Amino acid sequence: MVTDCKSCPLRKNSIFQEMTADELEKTRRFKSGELAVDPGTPILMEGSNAPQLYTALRGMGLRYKTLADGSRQVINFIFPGDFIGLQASMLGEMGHSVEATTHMTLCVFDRSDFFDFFRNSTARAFDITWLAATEEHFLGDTLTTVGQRDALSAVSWALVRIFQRADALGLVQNGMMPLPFKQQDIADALGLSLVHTNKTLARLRERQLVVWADGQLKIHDLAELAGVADLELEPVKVRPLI
Amino acid sequence: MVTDCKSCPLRKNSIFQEMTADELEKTRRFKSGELAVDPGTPILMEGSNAPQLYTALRGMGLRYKTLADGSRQVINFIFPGDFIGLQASMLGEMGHSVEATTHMTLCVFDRSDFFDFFRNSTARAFDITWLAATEEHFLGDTLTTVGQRDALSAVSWALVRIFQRADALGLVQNGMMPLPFKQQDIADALGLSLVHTNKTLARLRERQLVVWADGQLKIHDLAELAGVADLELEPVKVRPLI
DNA sequence: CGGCGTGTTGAATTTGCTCAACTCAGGTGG
DNA sequence: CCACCTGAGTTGAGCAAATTCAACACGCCG
Repeated sequence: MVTDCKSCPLRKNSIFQEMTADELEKTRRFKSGELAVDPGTPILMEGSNAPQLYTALRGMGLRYKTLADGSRQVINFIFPGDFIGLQASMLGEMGHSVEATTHMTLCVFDRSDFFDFFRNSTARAFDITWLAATEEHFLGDTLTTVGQRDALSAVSWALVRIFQRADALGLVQNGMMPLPFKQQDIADALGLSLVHTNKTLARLRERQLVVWADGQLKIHDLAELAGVADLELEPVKVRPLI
Repeated sequence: MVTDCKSCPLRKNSIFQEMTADELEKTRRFKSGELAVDPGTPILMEGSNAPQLYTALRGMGLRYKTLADGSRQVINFIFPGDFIGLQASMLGEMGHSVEATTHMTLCVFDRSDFFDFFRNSTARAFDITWLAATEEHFLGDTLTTVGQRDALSAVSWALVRIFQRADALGLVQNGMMPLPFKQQDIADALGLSLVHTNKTLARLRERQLVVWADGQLKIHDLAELAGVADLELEPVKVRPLI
């Protein structure tokens, strides 16, 4: 029941870069299997030197870091197509943990093959670097949000970003998307308390900008919400898929 | 007066990875010149698609992002050896601006040569990815600080991190290092107001942990300060130099 | 039915922000 | 030589945003 890269359902999506037959074949050989996990399953642990890398094929998850006092910072949300575990492969240890929020299916790659994969195709090596640079870019944005925006802007920013990612993946239907995360997750992503996040969501709801209930997020006016977030909407970029 | 990579003063420092003769030669060819800038000079602009990349050879600077309302988030401080402009090369635009704080000397590379450089040496390609992954790692840490730590911990964290970087570069003498930044820079890095940052620094001074005056930072007890920051001290890693 | 997880809301508290004033050093120009 | 300005740092007072504490609603599941 393992998905062959040749018939990978993600690759069909136009937000993912075209691959040459050769690249596809190399990626196919790199893939060592598949992993299906239940909600709540830890996939990688902060500080661990994991022997495997993953690409999210289905489902959603979170990257997060925990402090000694127990507080948690959500670094990013994981969507299908995301590459997981690069830090462990490059640096020998993960800077954050990764956990499944929904049921997930992951393509599995062996770290022992990683260097060969990287070396054997300049294009794929470039893609990996591209992904790292993109993540760095995004984290700079997030940092700016957490550091500078007030709660209303920050929550708006997060919802717009999430919505855009989902939209690019075709997860939005009738202006609605599935959002399996908890309010606590958003709170931890933005450095806000749960209560304040809840009240901020209520304000956005009162303003008729956003409804998020029963695991479904509906944004009435994306442009206006982006305005609240002081965020300019940009077209989604084509990105590589490993 | 351009420094030849062969006699690069940074490379002598043991925190930088050894290079093979071949790698060194390729890097030497990649380098197209040198740039000397005065304090306050903008080096790269957010959103720009710069034709050049740099490595900081001497001096210090800042990476930062500005929001429409004028608020500024400092993303990171730039020290000698830092690679600047990777995002523009990989993604076509910088996610943040870069500015010199002190007088700086930068090694200049042409973006048009970047892909060749990347392709012609797997080791160097790997190094570039390593740097991107390291930056991502660090930004996750920073995000956690800004999102979760209170002002006292956050300021302690920042000073410890800065001090460690400087120490690795041999900039610490008698427990003191030059710190050319303003309190406003630290404030913007941590998402705190200038006034509150100032008062927090005063608290650390009263506790006899840190003295920062006249552009010199002195940390009396690094371990204790790291304790306030809820940060575990780790040995500095050897890193590549481009 | 009771317990748990999640979401919601009000009240009290606190952390950090804004405003404002003042010091001090360095530079400039009459 | 002194008056004046500017930038950086410092400090107090009052205020606002966000936190903590607390209680309750609701659906789900054992």
